[in-house]
Amino acid sequence: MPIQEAEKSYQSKKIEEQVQKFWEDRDIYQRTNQLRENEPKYSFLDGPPYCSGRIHLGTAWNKIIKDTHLRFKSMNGFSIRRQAGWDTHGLPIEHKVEGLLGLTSKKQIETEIGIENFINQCRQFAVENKAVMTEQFQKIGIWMDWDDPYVTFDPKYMESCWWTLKKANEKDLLVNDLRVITWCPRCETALAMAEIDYENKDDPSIYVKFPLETPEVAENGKEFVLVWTTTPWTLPANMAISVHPDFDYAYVKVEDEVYIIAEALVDSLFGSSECNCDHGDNAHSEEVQGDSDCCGGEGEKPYEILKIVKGSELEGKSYKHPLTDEIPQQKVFEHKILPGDHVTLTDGTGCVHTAPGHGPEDFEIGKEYGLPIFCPVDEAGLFKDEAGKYEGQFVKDADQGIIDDLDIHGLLLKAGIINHRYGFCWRCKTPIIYLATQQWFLKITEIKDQMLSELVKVKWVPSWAGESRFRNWVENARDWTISRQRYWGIPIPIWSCEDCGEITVVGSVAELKEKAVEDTLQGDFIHRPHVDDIIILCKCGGNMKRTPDVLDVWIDSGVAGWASLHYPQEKELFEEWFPYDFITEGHDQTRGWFYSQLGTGVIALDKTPYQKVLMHGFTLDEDGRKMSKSLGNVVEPGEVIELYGADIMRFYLLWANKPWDDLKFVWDELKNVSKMFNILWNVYVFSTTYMALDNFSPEFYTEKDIKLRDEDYWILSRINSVAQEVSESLDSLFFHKATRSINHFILEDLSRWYVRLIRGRTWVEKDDPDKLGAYHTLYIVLELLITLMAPIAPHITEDIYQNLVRSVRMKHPESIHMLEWNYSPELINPELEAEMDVAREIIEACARARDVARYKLRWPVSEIIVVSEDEKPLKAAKSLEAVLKEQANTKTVVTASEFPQLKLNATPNRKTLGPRLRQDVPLVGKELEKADGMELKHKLDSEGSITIELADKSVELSPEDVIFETELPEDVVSAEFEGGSVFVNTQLTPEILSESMARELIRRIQDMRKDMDLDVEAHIKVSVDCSSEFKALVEKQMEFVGHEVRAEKISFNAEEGEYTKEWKIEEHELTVSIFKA
RNA sequence: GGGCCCGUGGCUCAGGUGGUAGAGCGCACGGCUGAUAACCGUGAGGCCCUGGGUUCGAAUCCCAGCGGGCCCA
Repeated sequence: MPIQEAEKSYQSKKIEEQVQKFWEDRDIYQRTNQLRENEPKYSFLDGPPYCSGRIHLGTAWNKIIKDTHLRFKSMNGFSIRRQAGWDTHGLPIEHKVEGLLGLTSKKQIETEIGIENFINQCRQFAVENKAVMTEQFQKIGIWMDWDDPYVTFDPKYMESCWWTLKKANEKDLLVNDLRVITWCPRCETALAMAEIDYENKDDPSIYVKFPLETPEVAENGKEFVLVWTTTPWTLPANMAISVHPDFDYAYVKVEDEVYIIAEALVDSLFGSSECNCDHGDNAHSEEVQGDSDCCGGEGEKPYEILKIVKGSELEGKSYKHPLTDEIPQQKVFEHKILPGDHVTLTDGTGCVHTAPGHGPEDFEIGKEYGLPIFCPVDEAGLFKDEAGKYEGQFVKDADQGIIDDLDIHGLLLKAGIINHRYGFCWRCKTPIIYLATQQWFLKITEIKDQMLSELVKVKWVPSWAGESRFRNWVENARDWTISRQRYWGIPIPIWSCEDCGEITVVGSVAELKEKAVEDTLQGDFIHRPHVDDIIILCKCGGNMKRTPDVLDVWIDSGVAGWASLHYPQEKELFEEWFPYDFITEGHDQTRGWFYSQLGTGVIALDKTPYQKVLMHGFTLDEDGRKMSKSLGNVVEPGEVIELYGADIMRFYLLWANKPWDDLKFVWDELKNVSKMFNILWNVYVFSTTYMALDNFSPEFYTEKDIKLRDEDYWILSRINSVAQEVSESLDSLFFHKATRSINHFILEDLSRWYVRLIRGRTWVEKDDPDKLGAYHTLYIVLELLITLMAPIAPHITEDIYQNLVRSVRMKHPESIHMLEWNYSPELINPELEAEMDVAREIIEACARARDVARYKLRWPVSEIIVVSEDEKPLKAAKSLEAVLKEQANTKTVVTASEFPQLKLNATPNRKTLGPRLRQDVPLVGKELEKADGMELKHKLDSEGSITIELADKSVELSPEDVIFETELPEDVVSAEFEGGSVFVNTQLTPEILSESMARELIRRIQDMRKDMDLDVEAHIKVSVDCSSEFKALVEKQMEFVGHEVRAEKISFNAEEGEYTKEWKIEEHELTVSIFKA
């Protein structure tokens, strides 16, 4: 089947649907993979998106980056494993399902719905979302193993995860411990650092007076340690106050009370020392109002510093808990001031409220000094009975009551509101609280060094992503809380004995079956609640029961490297593909997947699972804001595809900026890309129009049959230069360089220049080597261009390939994506490329010069003269003379180091000659005017003087006596280009006028052909009714005109054809009529 | 408070290893057109965030600051 004429306009939607159907019908993806199955491997691991139900622009970008790079690698002959992954467990889905079921608390799951039912709903939800999202990804043309993805709820996958924990236990990295951790009271579960979002929030800001047991300086006994807190609800659990041993603390007397606070903070709390004023509310920076009017401040109270001591001197002093009336339990405890290096002077009072049950640092201090870990709050964030009066209240709701009680006791110095950053549960947005609970941990702190030494083995793009950003995160890593008190997750495979406390970590299903008391396990007994019922017999004879927690979902994806390969249950794939050559995710994964994989990798396998990482950016809206539902600025990939198509979206996302910078999604910029695709399509239409017409096939001729011109060699050089750059860029993940190079080539080189240059050649009717040369070149260039673009825009390139290549090159592979990545560096000719650049500049300069003279481009000129002192432009002009002649529309091209026809006019320098010659000056002037300026100048230059003969005397003139002015000959206009000037001779000879008129006529006839919507190749007859002068002007050009407009006959009469139109060319009026031949 | 990134014409962005500031879009005017709802030319529009330093020379390298983003405390 020969090449078909392409559709006139680029219809992305239709093409993309067709192409995707073609891929599917013929299993192109699978067969492309098979084609390279025995080639070297390039292994890739997909970071699993969460099954939230809908992909967003960022996820689309992420997959497009992956797809483009992997298609490129595949074309380069690598065998690629591109299994898609899905993250399915965890709170987000639990929340969605809770919402669907109308549940508002965790308890209801167990009491009303039942865990099994709940889990099934979660699974179903994940499965449905996975299907929807798969379809969305496929629509963008992402090639992955969609039929065989890894899914974190797959029992085989979960097994690998269990194995990882068993390894952790073998290395003593798995511990159960009472620690203070971040906790979501809504979800009633522990949260890892990675699961906390930070946002601004209003909280109380209060200064509390803690009375000293034995006052030192205040005779009335009113002596207090002043403490600042933003969490009044933690005060019931206060067990100590920390002060920095090295700081200075002041005893500040205000009215009849004495407060102990850090000296450095006295000013900020009580006002500047100069005026000794108390400034009421402007206690700390976040809320400070202007305080220039110092002594006018409200509540001003003079204060006096009685004495200053080191923090260390305060250590061991006892104080009374301020809420002993409300919390009887607090009467039992002793309260002392303790030293703490964590105390800072940035805000507060330098005396830090310490509640070991509610703060990680407080907890450490508590352990160090043997304080009871008093935590009167339960998992739902409600005060327990130990909290006395506050029992049953939700902690955050108790804040005001506690503040009021403090006030009643006279222990509240002041209370305000602070707006500060605070942590929220990443999914339900509930403010987190700190609680002391018993949890399972991975002791990351013990393997941190190993993680750091593995990290440097990874190639990071950009380098700072790993070397700075990720390194910094790992260096600050803490132990990882991996237990979650939830349902939809991988159950923690830890069984502990009710009698002796012995634990067993189960590493596989087989192991569980073997150890389980029950021996009829079937179905999905790995998930809750079934797994909860399995009992293992302990060595001591007791029953071991599973710890009821599930795992942090970050473990799920963290083990993807081997769990997706079902290692160690299955070994073959693992040995083939692990570790991975390449992964790429957004920069949020610094704390997420990059980290979880490195941690679990070191634990399970003593190494990093990935070798090269591209950390890409986020997609932001037009104003650079994060896309979020609440801002209503979310752009859906589906929306973009609907308007522009997947290929344009893909190209745009890889073009807009560097992949590691955040990407502002600007609709207007899509138009740019869309324009480029249109132009590419137009070039394709142009090519196929003529190729189809002439039944062109690249298989039907040999090198001897074609003739290549300079511009052909030039565009072949250019496309191969582009190929080189695209190859390097797609390999090194600098996608923007590839897309920009392609964009420039299509617009500048191919469409705006090359097609313009060969237009005349395609118009030739007979089959000559020159035309074939143009077809051949155009063909080769397009063929290579679509190959280069295939990884980026897989649909349009496939569509073009099928018609342009596959239809005539029978031995070529069935799909463009099966092609080998190949180009011809030997065709790159930098010199020729540079020369063409010069030629283009000269031609543009000609256009400028003509513009100045108001001389139309359509009218030919007799000559242009390219002038430069530099050899290069002249050489370029000479070697590309044919291009210049055609494009500058000139009969001849002359090159010179200076303009030969430049007239030099000599005039006397009146300043030097006036005093000397007086009235003879005009006479000298006349003589100079008569003489040839050029000659005079040469003589002056060579001999140093000239002699002018006047009627009665001779006058000798020195160079400074003569002023030379240059003058262009009439009809010559000039313009400069970089490296020289060009002079255009616009003299109208009869021949030129005749040709000009003919061209004017041609254009009008062409215009009419277009009006009539004639086929390009249609032949016509023309009748021209005009004056005899005009006829005389154009008559000799009739062969030329006839050829250009495909007219079989042109007659000068008033015959009425199918289409008649009146025209005015210059001053000539005429009527043109056209007949279809 | 710490880490990282970004800060170039109205807008979106290029400008590895230092050498006289670029593109596209937009705007104004003029031109061209049988592939091109295209294109070409001209013009207006830049203390390349600020201040120091290194250098013969800094948008580029170093330091400090300011503004924005992300991550953390």
